[in-house]
Amino acid sequence: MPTINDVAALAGVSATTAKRVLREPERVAPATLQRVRKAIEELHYVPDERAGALRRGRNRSVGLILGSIVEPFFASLMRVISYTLRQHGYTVLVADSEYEAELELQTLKLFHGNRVSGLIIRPGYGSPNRDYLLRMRDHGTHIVEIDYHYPDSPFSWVMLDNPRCIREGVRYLYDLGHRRIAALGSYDPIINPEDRSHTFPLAMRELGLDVPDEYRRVIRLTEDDAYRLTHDLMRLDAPPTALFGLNGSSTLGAFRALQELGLRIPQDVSLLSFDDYTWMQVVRPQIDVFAQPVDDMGRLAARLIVSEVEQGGEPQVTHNVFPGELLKRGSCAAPRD
Amino acid sequence: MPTINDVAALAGVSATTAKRVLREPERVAPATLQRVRKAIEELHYVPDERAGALRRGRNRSVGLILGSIVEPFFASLMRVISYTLRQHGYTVLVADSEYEAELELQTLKLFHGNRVSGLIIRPGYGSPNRDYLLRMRDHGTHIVEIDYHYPDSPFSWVMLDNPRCIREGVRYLYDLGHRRIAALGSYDPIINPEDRSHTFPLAMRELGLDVPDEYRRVIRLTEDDAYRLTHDLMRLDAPPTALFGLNGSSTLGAFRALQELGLRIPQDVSLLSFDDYTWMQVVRPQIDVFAQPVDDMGRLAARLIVSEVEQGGEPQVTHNVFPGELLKRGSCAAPRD
DNA sequence: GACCAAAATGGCCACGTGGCCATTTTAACT
DNA sequence: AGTTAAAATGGCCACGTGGCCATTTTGGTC
Repeated sequence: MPTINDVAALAGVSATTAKRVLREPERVAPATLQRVRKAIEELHYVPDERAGALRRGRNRSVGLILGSIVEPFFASLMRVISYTLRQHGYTVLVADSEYEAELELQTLKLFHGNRVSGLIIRPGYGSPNRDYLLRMRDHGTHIVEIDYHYPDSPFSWVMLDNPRCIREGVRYLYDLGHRRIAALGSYDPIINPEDRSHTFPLAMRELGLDVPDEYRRVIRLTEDDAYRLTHDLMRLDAPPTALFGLNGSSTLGAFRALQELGLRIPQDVSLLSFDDYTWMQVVRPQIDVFAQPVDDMGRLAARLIVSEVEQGGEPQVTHNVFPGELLKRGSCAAPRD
Repeated sequence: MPTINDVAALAGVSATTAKRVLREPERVAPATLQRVRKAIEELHYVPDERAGALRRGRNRSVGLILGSIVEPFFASLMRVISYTLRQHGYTVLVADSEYEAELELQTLKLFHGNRVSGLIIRPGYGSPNRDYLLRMRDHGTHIVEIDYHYPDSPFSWVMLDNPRCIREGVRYLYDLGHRRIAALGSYDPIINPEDRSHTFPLAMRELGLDVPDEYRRVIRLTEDDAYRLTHDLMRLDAPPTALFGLNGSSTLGAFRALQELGLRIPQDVSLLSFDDYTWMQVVRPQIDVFAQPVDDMGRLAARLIVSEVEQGGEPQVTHNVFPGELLKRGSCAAPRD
């Protein structure tokens, strides 16, 4: 692999002059400039970013830790974050946490060892990992949380306005006449650490409604868990007349279960969801959802990291809330009885 | 950020001894071992991978360039590749090419500058990029192509047996009675560089069928392009009785177009596809597809890279073909007339 | 306590770059 | 030609690690 010294030797100049061609070409005589450029071209010289980062003390790379990349929400997020960072000359190291504390920690260590200068993460997997994040911050890593944030998080974060969406969704169903509403998943700080399931019972309470105990179950927000939960819910003596899926995957599970049970949407059950996934527009009826401005959220997270890293010093912590947009398409209607 | 020297100072030993605690602890006296380990713990020392890689001459990182991460096929691929590599201690740099030569080249340069020791790529975007890959290889980067490979590629690759799938698919439709079959996309070395559209007319020919000129159009295999093409095809005087989607996205576009046109599947048109995406199982009818063993393919690509990098020297070029599995679900039937 | 091998510890340099300061060359004057 | 400032070029070191070789300490033996 050629180095700047090889370039210098080939062009017959010192290494310093050769380097200068790359970073301050205006200080190099035109003839020399041309000679060095030719040598660079000939050897296909590309500066070693690692050595530069080592010397300069700052890496042009950012770590990105998401829940699971096969989840379209995270895929979209990664797409825009990765694109934005690349436009700023940053490399992106990506990994899934697979919603597991152990794997997340392993990845944090890997990224820390690579001295990423920034980290964008969907956190929530336990207090040791939180401590590790704090230490990384103490060592100078800039951190932005996305989609969720630890309670009393000291980091900047980018979030959907989940409480507001939940309240709006519950109100929407209430106004249609629903009283027996079930969210697909109950809050749990370890297994299901997110705001939506946390807000749901509160939002119900505010309308004078209780969530029956048999509707409450802690699940992971996956297709399979939601599928099973839906089966169980619809077999109750007093089944819900409306289901509120808390993310796109769990809604898919619920949809499959309802199909199997031969229940029609929205005549027999209403279905409301988060995340505007493609399949929700090709099934009949199309699914009502709270769409997230994913691209805006991702772009902001990426920009926060870039500006923090570039300016250096103590980061200014900002909390960024985005509104969800309720798209009504036909999967919610008045209950039968 | 603490270095090994800080650890050594705190433990009251030399840097060499401190380092030895990490890599050959059996050569360090028990008491010293404990003292140094305590210092490491106290300072939360994590070795700088960049400096190590610089010195060692080999990076424990691999680049991954895919078409678009929002495409579920690529998301699945990334998931398993990233997981496998991480288990081997490798960091993964990821980027989309967005199917654009320019963006791909930019990413190649970025990764080359980071001296990734391996590269897994979905290639096909022009000859300058191919040349760049060759130069990276000459500089010692191990390269594996996935999902597609340049004709006469000098690299190892991992592919679906596309020609066989296309022939099987055409035969399947033929045996149902279809004679007017259209593939959603015709081959073009730049815009649509892939094997499926290339094989389709050949497979038809082998059964004595011609693909009418008005069925042939070069599109990118995206939802929108396939949507428009489907609209146009179905408005022809002699419209196809069966559509063959060449990837999941284009089938989605076709499905939407058929919905809009009020054409029933499979009564009015049969629809056959590649890629087993979730939505294909929740729509009615479910879609017949060639499923790819994505996880196996990704895992193999990752392992090829790891073994090449670890053993060093001249890589042994291997060409790996995986079979597609035809899942019949109800979107293909005999044509009406 | 002198000797010796093995065990334990330490010193030093290179990897390729970026930043700083030093030196040489050039051009424009008198 | 001599002077001088600006322009152009060069030398050197540190970043944090890994690898190699050198030195010191330990413990056992006579």
